[in-house]
Amino acid sequence: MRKPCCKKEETNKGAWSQEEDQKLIAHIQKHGEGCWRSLPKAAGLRRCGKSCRLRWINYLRPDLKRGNFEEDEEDLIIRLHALLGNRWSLIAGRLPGRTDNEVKNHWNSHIRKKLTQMGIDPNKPHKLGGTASFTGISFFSKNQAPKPVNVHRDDNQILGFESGVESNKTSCVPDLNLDLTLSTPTSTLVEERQQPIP
DNA sequence: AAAGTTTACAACCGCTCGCTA
DNA sequence: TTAGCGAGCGGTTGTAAACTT
Repeated sequence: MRKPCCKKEETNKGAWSQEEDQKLIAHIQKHGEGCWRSLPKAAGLRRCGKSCRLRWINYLRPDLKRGNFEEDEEDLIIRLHALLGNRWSLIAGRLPGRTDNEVKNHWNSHIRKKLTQMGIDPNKPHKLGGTASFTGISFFSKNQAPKPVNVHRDDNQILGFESGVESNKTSCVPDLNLDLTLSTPTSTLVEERQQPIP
C-alpha cells in the first residue's frame, strides 16, 4: 500500500485563497522552486506539496501566458497531438507560456469539439494539411534551436532533437515537419502576470 | 426571475519514472 | 540489485459561471 504523500487531515483542499497564493509566491521568489514536499511547511501553508507544485506551475508562475488560445497555437496543438497523442507536457513544452493542464483542458473542451464538428475523429491520428483551416504553422527558422523541454523516456528520440539525425524527424510521419514550436514569450507576459489574480 | 443544463477550468488522485542509498 | 522516495504526468472530478428553457 502506497503511503499518502501528506496527512489529509492536516492539509487544506479545494480552491486556493489569495493569502495562500501570496505565501507560495513569496516563498518561491525567496527560495526558488526546490523540494516540493518540504515547501508547504517552510512556506507556512497547510497544503500538500503536490498541490503547491500544481498551483505554481499552472497558475502562479510569472511566465504564464493566460487568456484565449490563438489560432496558431491551436493548430500547433492539433499537429503535435497527431504526432504525440496525449503527451500534454510535451505538447505544452512547445507552447511558450502554456501549461500541460491548460493544453489538456483546451483540447478537451474546445479542440476536440471543433475536430468532431469537422468530421475528424479527435482520438485517431489525423493527417493535417489538406484542410484550409490548418494553415501553416510557423516552425523553427533554420537558425532557431529547439526549445529544451521536459521530456520523459525517449521523447527526444521520437522528436529527433537530441539524436542529431535529421532524417529521423520525418521517418515515422513523413507529412509533418516536426520542428514544431511557437516563438518565445515576450517580456510583457511577465508584466501581465503582475495583475491581481481574479 | 428561477430552475435546469452545459461549459470551462482549477484542482485532485493515482500511477510511473528516475534517482539514490 | 532493489527498495524507498520525490517529482512529474495524464486522467478524472468538482464547481463556478454562462447559457437555455
